[in-house]
Order: sequence, then structure tokens, then C-alpha cells
Amino acid sequence: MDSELLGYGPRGLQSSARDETATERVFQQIRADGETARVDIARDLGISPATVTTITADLMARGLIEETAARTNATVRGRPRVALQLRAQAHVVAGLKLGDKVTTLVLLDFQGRQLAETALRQPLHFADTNTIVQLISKALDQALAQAGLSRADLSAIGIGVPGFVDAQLGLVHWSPILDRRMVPLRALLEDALDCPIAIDNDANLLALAELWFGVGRSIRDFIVVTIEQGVGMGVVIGNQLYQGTRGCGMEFGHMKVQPEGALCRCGQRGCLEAYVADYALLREAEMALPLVPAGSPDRLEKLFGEAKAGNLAAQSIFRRAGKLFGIGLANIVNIFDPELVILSGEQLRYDYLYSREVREMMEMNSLELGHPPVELRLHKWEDQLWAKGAAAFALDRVSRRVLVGGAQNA
Amino acid sequence: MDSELLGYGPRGLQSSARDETATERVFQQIRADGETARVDIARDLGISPATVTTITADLMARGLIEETAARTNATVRGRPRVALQLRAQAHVVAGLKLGDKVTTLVLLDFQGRQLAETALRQPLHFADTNTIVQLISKALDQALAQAGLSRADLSAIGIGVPGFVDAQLGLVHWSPILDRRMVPLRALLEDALDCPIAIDNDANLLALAELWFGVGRSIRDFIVVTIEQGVGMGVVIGNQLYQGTRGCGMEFGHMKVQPEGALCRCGQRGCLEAYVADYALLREAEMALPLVPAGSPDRLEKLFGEAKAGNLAAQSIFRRAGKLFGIGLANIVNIFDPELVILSGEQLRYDYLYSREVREMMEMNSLELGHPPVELRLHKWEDQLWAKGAAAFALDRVSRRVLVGGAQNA
DNA sequence: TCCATTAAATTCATCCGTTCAATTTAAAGC
DNA sequence: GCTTTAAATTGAACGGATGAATTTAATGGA
Repeated sequence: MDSELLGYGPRGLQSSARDETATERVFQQIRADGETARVDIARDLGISPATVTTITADLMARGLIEETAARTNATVRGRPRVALQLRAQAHVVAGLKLGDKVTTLVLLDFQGRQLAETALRQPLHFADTNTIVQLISKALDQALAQAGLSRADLSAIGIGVPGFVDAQLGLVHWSPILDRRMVPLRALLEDALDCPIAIDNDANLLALAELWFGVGRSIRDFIVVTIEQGVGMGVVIGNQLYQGTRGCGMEFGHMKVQPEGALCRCGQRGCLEAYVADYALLREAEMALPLVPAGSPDRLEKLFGEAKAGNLAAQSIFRRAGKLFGIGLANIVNIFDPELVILSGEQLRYDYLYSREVREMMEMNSLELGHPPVELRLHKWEDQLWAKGAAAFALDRVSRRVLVGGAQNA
Repeated sequence: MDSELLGYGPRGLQSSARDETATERVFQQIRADGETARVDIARDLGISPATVTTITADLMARGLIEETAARTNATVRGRPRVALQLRAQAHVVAGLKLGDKVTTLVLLDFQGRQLAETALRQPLHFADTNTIVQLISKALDQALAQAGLSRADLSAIGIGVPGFVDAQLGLVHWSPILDRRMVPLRALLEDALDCPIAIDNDANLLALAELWFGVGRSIRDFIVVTIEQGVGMGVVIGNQLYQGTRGCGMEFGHMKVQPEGALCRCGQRGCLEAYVADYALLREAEMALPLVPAGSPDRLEKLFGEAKAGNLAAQSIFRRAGKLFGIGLANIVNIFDPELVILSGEQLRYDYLYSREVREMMEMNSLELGHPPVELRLHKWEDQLWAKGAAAFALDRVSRRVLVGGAQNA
């Protein structure tokens, strides 16, 4: 059984390859707390105040952080702590969500505050890369104008793309918005826009948004599931976005929940997506419900209306979708055992038809191991949050670049 | 959407909490290579030869490593490199696999070499903890006698237990071999045997065995799946055993592969296990095949014989099991995207009935993303390897304890 | 108003792990 | 036996982090 004669134990590096420097940890602490004094940093990170002074002085000299104006503890004796914060002007990034119907963009400063927001209602179906570039340019210019900034002020752009994306390589394996496979989108956009770009799957970035700005900030392990055009998932384990092994795992939408089941747009049968995605619901509606004519823009709303009005066929469409969705969720929950599952996406406007079935199925199909069942939370659909996730991704890249660079940027 | 007014970014520690010390890295390097010279360690770890000298001198003074007798490069000029290796006598550990039919134990020295092996064919079904303690004692004494050692020579004992095990807490949530739930097995055994104990799910430890001693040593991401009494899975991601979020995730056997499907012993319906585990196959055989009488010890072999002989009912049992197993595997592969899947376990004696269906289903249900399909490998069932995994777990604990202890152990 | 008290921040000598450069050691080749 | 080559060791030097002492900035009471 031994693959080698000598030795045992794994060959690769056990832990993270690069040790995080004290500077990085201090920076992250300030970023996470928003405002925090040197004493607190020393206490929280378990390093000496002397070190904190050295590091923060360096970060201030480099223009990344600043002391806040507000002095807080007027009630206590002693020298008041002076809080530190990220310097808002240090960097500005853009975050985009490319969607099939709407493209949303936000501008964030280094403190994570939103400077501007735009939404362009241009449909994207199998578009060529030129269209994408122009769309992004337009959105950027609008938002920059709002904020009174120019392209040169942008330090990075983060972009969420539906489909299979390899974030590391900046490669889009397949996306419903692109007209071909294997598009090296990052390189392409960096050439066109002359700005560092970071791309990832949109569901991953929504999970990142929850991790950085939302409920996930204080939760170590959670999952974000989205239903709209397709079904997506982002997984956060141990306060970190789980990227899969090759950067594009997590293909929840194509989990098989019904052997020999419905045909999916991926060509396989029984995929979860083939039961719960927009196109899947509409496909069924076309079969059984002439009341929902093809081509009308709000067909899903019509279908939903029918179900609410008591149409049994319409109801059964949602009911089956809910059941299978619940089974798929239970499978994922059994594997990852998270504290929280966040459901998000357009389709959750139909949540009360969903939620009963889904919760029921989740509970029926989750293993009992003493601990309480997972919390299930619905988040209304907000493109703006997706875009903030993309911006967070960009901010992360910027701060990493700036921090490892160190002295030469001073 | 913001959960707090100030700051952004995750609150917890981003990377591994504790930085790995240089000493630990050097030790792991020597362990992984079996024999390696100081120059090579310096080159491989990117640290200076001077540091390696310091650290290895310290490790030698503490009796953990030693220089090998063999001088190798007689053909090259210059001072010959002297290889270092772990000192075999430094520690001895035991590794056990508690199984429903057989309990296997191996003794390993610090070099990972097997000193002794025993197997006790005592069935374990819902046994009380006393029985377990006595069984382990007996196995230990036999093996120690073989090796000419005593209990006092043991530095730790690793134990693989079927069922839901929380390795961190040393707690068995549920196991088919124990008569009650929530058994604090580690504390219990530490009291009874007066030796540090480490317990984990048996499939996890088989994955660890593959990682430490087997094919997994040079593969970053792989999955081990076992079929015997139940269905188990161990996942290795980034050269590390993935433990789930609460120490007992990974419940592959209870993935739902058929909505409203067959009843599983966990009480739910449609679990993978309810189609492919021993008891599931036999349940079907009882229904349709009076040729396979209940109570006979080799019923599975009989069923297999029937299938080989052309009995259509018997064949259909295996065929369905294979199909659903393939679907379940494909789901897991789509999520984790590993390089390799290792199938192991008793039932793989029936592999050629399985493999065709399984492979077919895997390929039909795996997403295509450019990279080649996962490699699927069958490993014959060897209780001894499971036990070695348990021993590896123990060795890991011992070396961690010894290395963090540092100077005071000198 | 002034000074004691309290607590935060800073300074600086010191420590410790690591490295560089020089040296020693151990072999082969001629 | 001397030169060459390469591994291992030694010791001075470096740099990040710390502890102790000091400075700074506030409150509270005389």
C-alpha cells in the first residue's frame, strides 16, 4: 500500500504556505472593527503595545490608516484611547454584478462605505466580450461621475459573473452571459480598462458580501444559496470563502436529486437546477398552463399569481420545486454542517410558497446529532449586495497588494 | 444589511491561528521524506543551512531524530551528506479499528514501521463500554507481547470508530457498535487505559492512512469512500483531513439520492446507504431470493454468487446499488472537485459488478469543466490499513505534543 | 489652580530566532 | 599528499518583537 519506501505523512505544506505578518493582522483588525484603539489591538491580537505602535506608525506613514477625530472615553480617567480607522481616501474600488437582466455597480471607499451605485437594465444573453467591456465602461463612468471621480482613482475592480469561474486564473469556463466557453475575462478586461481586475462566480461573491458586510461577520461557517436564472452556492468555512479545489467547485445547482430526472440545461438529468431555476419552472408552466403565455416578461409573476389564486397545477410546480430544493439543501447541510443557511435571489419573492416545503424537507432529511437544526434565513434579493461582494473581493486584493508590497510603496 | 455600524471584513482569524514554527516544519520534512540530509531540508523549506543545523541539533538532543548509518553519495566529490531520520525508538503508538466483526490493531514505531499486528474476531453490536475496554486491552496485550513491549512503552493510542464521532471532543454521537448514544469514549478510555487516546470516525482515519502512508501522500485533494456495514467517507483537501465544521460532517451515506426512497436505518428515506450498504443489499435479497437464507454468515457472498450465475433479480440488486452509488459519488465529486476517489471496503470484493455501473453514472453525472474526469481507484479491503490510519492519528498527536512542548521535554 | 491618579502611547535597551560569511569537516580525484 | 568539491558548523550581525521605563493626556479631588 505504501507509495514510497521511506517516510510517512503528507508531502505538501500542512498549513497556509505564507505566515501572516503582524502588519497584516493589525490591518485586518482595524478593518474588521472599523474603529479601534492601539491598546485594544494589542490585547485582541496578543501582541505588545510597543509593536502596535511601530506597526500603526508605519501604516499611517503609508497613508492606509488614520487616527479618528472623535475622542470617546470622557468618563474614565487616564489618557484617552485614540481610535484608528482605515483612511477612506486611500483607495476606491468598484464592484460589479453582471446579471442576465441587470448589471449593478457600486463604488466603495477604503472604509467600505458606498460612494455611488448604478444599475443598467441591459439584458445579457450569450453576449460577446466587446458588449461586456462597453457595458462595464458605461456603468463605471456613470458611477464615477456620481462620485466626482475619474478612472485613475480606481485601485481595482471586482466582478461577479454567473457560471463556472476560476477566480485564480481569471477564467470563465462557461457563463450564460457569454457567447463562448473558456474566456480569459480577467486578462481581457485588464487590457481594456487598464485597472486590476478580480473575477469570481457571483454566488461566491454574495457569500463574501455576507462575510464582510452582513450576518456572516460573526458566523464562522455558513452557506449562501441563490436561486434565479440558475442555482448557485457560496460556502464560507472557518471565516474564509471556500473556493473548492480548482476554483470552481460548489456546483450545487447540478447536484442530482432525482435519478433519471428532468433534463437540465447542462445536458444531464435530475439536476436540482432543472427543478427550481426560473427556466425550469417556466418550462413546466408552458406544458400545463396556457394562462402563462411564452414571451411575456413577467411570466414567473403570472405563474406565482396562479398558484396563489388556487390553481392546483401551478401550486404543484412550486411544491415539487420546494421539495427537491429542500432535499438538495439537506444534502449540503449534512456535508458541511454549517450554522446558518442564507437563501437569496430573485425567486425568493415567491418565498412563502417555497419556505414551508423547503423547511419541511430540510428537517426531514437532516441528520440529528445532538446539535440544533441549521438556521435557515431568507434574504431579499438585492443586486447591490452582490455588487458589494464583488467590491469586497477587490478591496481584499488591493489591501493584500499594498501590505505585501510594504516599504517600497511608502 | 450591515450587522454592525463600523468596519467590514470577517471578524475571526483569517488563517490558521498558530503559525507553524520552523522546528515543526523541519520535523515534518524529515518525517515525510523518511531520510533526508540537512542541505536538502534547507533547500526544500527555503531556510538557511545554519538554521537547519541549529534545529536538527535540538531535535537530536531531544531524541526525536538521529543520523542514519548509511552514507550515500560515494560517487560525488565533496563532503557526503548525512541523512537524518526519525528515531524509531522515540515513541511507539497503537492504532485500532473497531469493526462490527473484527477489531484490528497495529503497533507502529516513530518511523512509521509496523512492530506488531493483531486481529480479534469478536463481533461488536451495540456493546457496552466495558466490553470495548476489555477488547482493546486484550488486543493491546497481544500486540505488545508480540513486540516485546509493555503498556508503559505506548505514547498514544488512536482508535477508529464507525458512526458519528466528534474527534475534537472525543465523543461518539452514535455508533453501531455501542449500546447508547453520546459516549465520551476518549475520556472513558483514557481513564481505563491510562494512555493518551485519540478517536475519530473510521472512514476519516482511512483517509488519513492514505494521506500518510498511501497514494494520497503526493495528492493534495482526494476522497476515500468505504462501503461495508454502512457507507463512510473521508475527505482530504489541501493535504489535510477535512473534519467538517463540528467534527462530524461528511455524512455521505445519508445523502438523499432518491426522493421518498428506501428506508434507511437512520430513519430517513432515500439515503444512499439504504441502497448500497450490506444490510440494504441483504434486505432486498430476502424479498426476492429465497436462495439466500437469513442467518447464514456469508449471505452477501451467496447473493454475489447468484448474480454471477446469471440470476436477474440478484443482478438487478447490484445494478441499482451501483447506479445510485455512482450518482452519490458524482454529487460529491462535483462539490469537492478532487483529483482522485479511492473506493475501499469489504464490499469491493464485488467490485466488478459495481464498477461498470458506478463509473458510467459518475461520468454521466459529472460536470465537464475542461479538466479530465476524476480518477477512480479501487483499494482492496485491508483492516490493517484502517488501523494504520488510527496509528497515524496517534503519531500526529504525539509529535504535536512533543514539538510544542519544546525545551522542557529535553 | 494645582497636583495626584489613572490609563494610553511611546521610547529604548534587550532578547531571540534567523541569516550571512567564514571556517571546518569529509569525501573524491589526480 | 595535495587540490577540489560539497556538507555542516560556527560566530558575528541583523531585525522583528518585547518589557520596563517614560511620556502624554485625560479626570478628580484638595
